[in-house]
Amino acid sequence: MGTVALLWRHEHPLPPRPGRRPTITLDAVVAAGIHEADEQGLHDFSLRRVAQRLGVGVMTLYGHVENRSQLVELMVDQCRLDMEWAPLTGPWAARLEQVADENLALLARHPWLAHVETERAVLGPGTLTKYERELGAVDPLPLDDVGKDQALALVLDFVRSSARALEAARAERTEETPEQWWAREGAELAALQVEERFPLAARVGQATGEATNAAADAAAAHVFGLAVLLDGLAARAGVSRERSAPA
Amino acid sequence: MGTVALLWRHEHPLPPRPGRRPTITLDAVVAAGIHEADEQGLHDFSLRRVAQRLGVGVMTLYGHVENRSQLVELMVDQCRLDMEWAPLTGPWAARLEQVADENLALLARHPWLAHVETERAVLGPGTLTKYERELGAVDPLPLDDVGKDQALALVLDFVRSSARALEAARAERTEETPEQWWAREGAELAALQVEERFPLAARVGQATGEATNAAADAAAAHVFGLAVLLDGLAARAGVSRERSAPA
DNA sequence: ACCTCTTTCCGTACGGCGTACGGACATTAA
DNA sequence: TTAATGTCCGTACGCCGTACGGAAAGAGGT
Repeated sequence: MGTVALLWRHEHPLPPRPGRRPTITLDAVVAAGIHEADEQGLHDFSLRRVAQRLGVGVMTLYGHVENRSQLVELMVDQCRLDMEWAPLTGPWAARLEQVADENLALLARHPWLAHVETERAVLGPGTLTKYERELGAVDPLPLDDVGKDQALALVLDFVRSSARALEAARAERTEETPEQWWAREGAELAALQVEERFPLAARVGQATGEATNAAADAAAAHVFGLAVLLDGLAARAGVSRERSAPA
Repeated sequence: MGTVALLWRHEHPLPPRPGRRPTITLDAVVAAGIHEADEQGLHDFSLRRVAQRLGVGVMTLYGHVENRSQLVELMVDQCRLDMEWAPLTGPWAARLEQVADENLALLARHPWLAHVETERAVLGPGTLTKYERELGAVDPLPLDDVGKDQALALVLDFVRSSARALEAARAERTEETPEQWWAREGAELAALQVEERFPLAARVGQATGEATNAAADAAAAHVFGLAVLLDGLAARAGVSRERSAPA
């Protein structure tokens, strides 16, 4: 079955057919895949593990899904379908902030989403619903349709980067502290007179490294970047950040 | 050998030692790796292929490099070391534009760089030189050191997203035209009355899809996004985009 | 010249991956 | 009961990264 047909499988539930009855549903495969990716990350995500989690053989999955990457696409759309939304309210900037927050929360819940490579659009119900909703945040801006799409993509790409930085900061704490890393590799670096040869880098690197909490830094960078983006959109669109959106 | 020692290997060339003479150098391994990744992409990049390109056995590589990911880190730093730089001139915004252009060119030459996952800083000579230079673009901004780092990271992350979009648009043309895709999957989508259920998405999606050239769209999005970022930085830093930088 | 020590090269092997093939099996329609 | 149909999944192939250990090659001492 084509990917589109599988994405929209709930639109046309197929009538019972002759032959052996399936022991697992595609929904169960997708759900197991999401759990597996949440726990193991996309790098260690494998069909064998998903099958094991479901208690079936690996090749059983191929009766429900064409291949690994199609399963990932289905997982992506499902995650978007499962988002919980409060209605967008307030001026456009507040709406865009809300959209950014929702996406950051989504990527915190499913960090692997920020690492999915298949940029080819996944035209499923979750993705379309999400896109429709988020266009509502940029719709008040006096931009043409292409510009609205670009403005939204700008914010979403930024959130993606933020999420990756936050995840990296989180992982850094669990697997190796900066002190351990420095004890291992830093001594050799110090012998290279970095301060003299790269004065700006040394100064700024020290400033960013001084804050004890890497995760807090990444969060601050997110707040800063989002403010810059909203200011920039306001300036470029020639509109105030506070102007409330039309109904 | 630790990664830092290998990154800075040209600082301390080691004296000749007894024993069999190496048939290949680490520089050759890194260069072969870069060529391989340029041609095959990071997904199909494998140590076996690199070894084949060099005419040696796979395990020979392990005499020069600890593992695959370390080789990728060395490749990343080498690419940054090989960048060609014209001096940064003009006001800060022009400098940042120049930095963005350089990075976009780098990622066009080596598309796999935009897909390297190891976000942990690669503290090699290429990375440090690049960081030092690029901080020179944001240095005139009235931000503290952490703010300068964040502003630079904001621009670089944006360029990374742009590069990925441009690469995807380029790949789309070589492997499958939108018409072919639509013929295969679009018919089913059309049957779902998307226009009525997702009016904004349908309208904007059609607008963005109408421009015949996907690559041109991605390029336009890059120009738009960079302008928004620079406007935003100017507004947030409370400074004009045209103010020239101090010497 | 020969032996020994050091270092590099790399064949073999292991466990894991995605997935093609085809037989075993369960279920329904005839 | 039989035939048809769809599902489950064991086996196998060719990839991958990489651990191990022996073969090969050069340098220094005798």
